Amino acid sequence: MGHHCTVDVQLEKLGLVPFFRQLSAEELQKVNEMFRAKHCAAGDVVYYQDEPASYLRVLVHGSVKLIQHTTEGKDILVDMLKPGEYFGSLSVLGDDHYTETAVAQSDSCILVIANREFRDILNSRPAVAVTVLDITSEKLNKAREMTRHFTTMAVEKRIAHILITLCEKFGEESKHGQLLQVPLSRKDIADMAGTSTETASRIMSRFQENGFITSGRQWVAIRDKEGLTAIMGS
Amino acid sequence: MGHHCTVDVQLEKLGLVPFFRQLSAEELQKVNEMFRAKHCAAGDVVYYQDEPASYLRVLVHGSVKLIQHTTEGKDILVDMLKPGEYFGSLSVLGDDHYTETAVAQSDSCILVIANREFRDILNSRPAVAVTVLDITSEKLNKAREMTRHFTTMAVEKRIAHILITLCEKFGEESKHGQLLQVPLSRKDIADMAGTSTETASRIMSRFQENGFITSGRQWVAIRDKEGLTAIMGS
DNA sequence: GCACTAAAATGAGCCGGATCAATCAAGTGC
DNA sequence: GCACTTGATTGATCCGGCTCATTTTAGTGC
Repeated sequence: MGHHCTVDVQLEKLGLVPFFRQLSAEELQKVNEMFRAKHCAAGDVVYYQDEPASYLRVLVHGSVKLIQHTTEGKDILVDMLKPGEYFGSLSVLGDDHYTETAVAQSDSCILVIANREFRDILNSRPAVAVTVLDITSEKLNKAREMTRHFTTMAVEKRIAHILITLCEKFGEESKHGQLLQVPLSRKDIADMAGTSTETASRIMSRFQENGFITSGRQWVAIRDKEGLTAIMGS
Repeated sequence: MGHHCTVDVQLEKLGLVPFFRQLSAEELQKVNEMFRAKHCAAGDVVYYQDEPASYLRVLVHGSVKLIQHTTEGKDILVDMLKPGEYFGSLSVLGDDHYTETAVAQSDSCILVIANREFRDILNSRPAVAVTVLDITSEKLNKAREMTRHFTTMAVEKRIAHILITLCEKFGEESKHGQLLQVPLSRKDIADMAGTSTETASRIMSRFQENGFITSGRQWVAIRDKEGLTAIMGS
């Protein structure tokens, strides 16, 4: 089945979405009515890569990962989303297809809107459009940074970097240190770093020996962020 | 020094920029007055990575490459621009810095606007904002595709892909085949593919032997695009 | 608590591509 | 036309990380 959240919670969460935060209560209400809520269980596929793309989505609860499949059979984990982030398709052009597969990583609640309707929102509310643009250019910068890291840094450094980034986004204090609030396997890490599961595993073991992290099946906690940062510059 | 173009040419070119194409003649005139023209000679640096970023630019004539420098001393060629494309900073936040260095690859004419002013344009003209958003999400998709290629494909395939992409963007018919209308060294190719100059050179030689390309100092022409496409799926 | 399943760890061998080093060739300035 | 500079080529060596194969371990269902 999956997670369920009430209409009230939806409205509240929608108000927290960066590009809707600036809207007045009544405007938010109007926008909210244009969305349709969908609940997903962990592991559910929200949409598949190459499928015709005509919906934009906003994650309200849970976590979603974006994966690109390659002809070689390798997967790339492009992004991991937390509540408040948008995904899916922005474009209104007919022949647009999803460039990645979206999978719910844990039970999630997702708001869906036809991108034609979303366009209407953007066209009538410039401030929203500009904010969406900001977020998108930010993501563009991140994506380019990622390319840079892939091509210049050794796998160990890439993984250190990934852990730090995840820690900033998903970390929450626990007895083990900053526990990442998201299921995270060795394969996930490998797909993010563009390496093999084995290599990811080896490096994670090394990090654990050095006391940088504590980790188990599908979970990771960062103990010593400075240690990881140090790895990156050496 | 560098290239010079008249105010009339500027206005005309500005009208060709995708996100201004929809403006009326008088609006375009108004927008044009907000820009300041700058001329660059081949090799000139337009701005440096990490410099505080407060200007948005539109390339009117020539070509510009965007390069990210890394701590390891390696460079990544992130994008190559042709007239009509924007670059620089979109953000209005104070602590924003350029994420890459922009270098004129040939004599160029560039229109410059303070991004605060550009924001005003966006805020008052939603259609422009939405178009800029479209272009930016397109670039985001491209950037992610690039990441995918870097991590999954062997160097040979990456270079084949890069040549095909460049051919579509810069190729013009000539006696040698599709001649790329942009200076392009082995190092440029290597920086785009995330490999060493030596490896890039070796692969380019192989392509030349196979009759896929013809190439000399700083120039490349594609003879057999299908051949290159075939390389990619094998 | 025990069996079962899927994730994680570990080992050994191999190869693509980086690096270092030297040579070659195409323009450029005089 | 000749020396010079800089891009391009080619060769030899070495190593990080991939692959294949095996073992270990943490959770799950009963």
